[in-house]
Amino acid sequence: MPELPEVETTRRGIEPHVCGEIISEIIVRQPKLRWPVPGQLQQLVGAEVTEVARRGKYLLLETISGTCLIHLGMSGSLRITSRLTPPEKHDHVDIIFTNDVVLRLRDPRRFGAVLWAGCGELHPLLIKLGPEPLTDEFSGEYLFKKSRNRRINVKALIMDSHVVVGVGNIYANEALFSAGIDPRKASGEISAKRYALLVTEIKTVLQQAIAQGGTTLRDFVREDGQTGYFQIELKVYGRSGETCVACGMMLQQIKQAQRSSWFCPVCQQ
DNA sequence: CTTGTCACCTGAGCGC
DNA sequence: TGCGCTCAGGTGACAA
Repeated sequence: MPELPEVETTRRGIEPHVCGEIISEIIVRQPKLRWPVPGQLQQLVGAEVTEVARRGKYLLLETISGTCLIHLGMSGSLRITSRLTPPEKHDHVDIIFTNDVVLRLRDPRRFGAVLWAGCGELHPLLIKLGPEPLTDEFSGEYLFKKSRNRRINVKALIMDSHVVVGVGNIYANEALFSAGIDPRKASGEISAKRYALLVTEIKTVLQQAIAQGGTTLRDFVREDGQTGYFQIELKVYGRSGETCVACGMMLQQIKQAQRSSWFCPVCQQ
């Protein structure tokens, strides 16, 4: 999916087009997303979007009639278009506004979701989420405490949304490289000092990616339909067969929980 | 409670 | 050209 920087870039992109606008129609062409698109979504028709928020990788369109949650999954993208533009193959949901602006969700793999929560209610999926990575709550001390008496590897720990939200496979790999930590290391055996560094690196890499407009992904599509391109120099992610930028050693690729990990066996211990 | 595995889906790229 | 295989940015639901 879009990782957190891409979701935040999308949020900033759609916000000026939909905030303050009134929803006139919601068209669901394909309700079979990660979860069925709920009928309650239609309660939002006639309501004004008062805020476009984000929690982890969930985008939240707030209205007085409830909240529309949008998750982009692995392959989702949102774009701002008009009613005159016909939907294409994987354009599953349109949220149409009274000014004829259309917020259109495209998601080939359908791992994304469009959900609804009542006004003032927190959707069940959001209740148990960990802190946002770019807040003070997510600190070295916090992560150290969370890791005590745990045996799972450190990469799985930082990718666990109940520990911290928004750290996907790309940035988990990159942050662990920058912090010099072996992704296979048991999380319970890492010192507080090293966690402080890891948290700093997670924040840095996410902030940099957001500042660059979330163009980490080759096929990231902005809300205006413009495609992104690599601006961020990834040091380990996807670099199979390449050498470490720091020491020249061959990078290693392994599988952890069915996800690829890349790391330098010398720089990361 | 923790940990690891599976499932959900389409499309791109590769070797043959 | 086509087939079969692997891989891909996520994450909740399970079983052990």
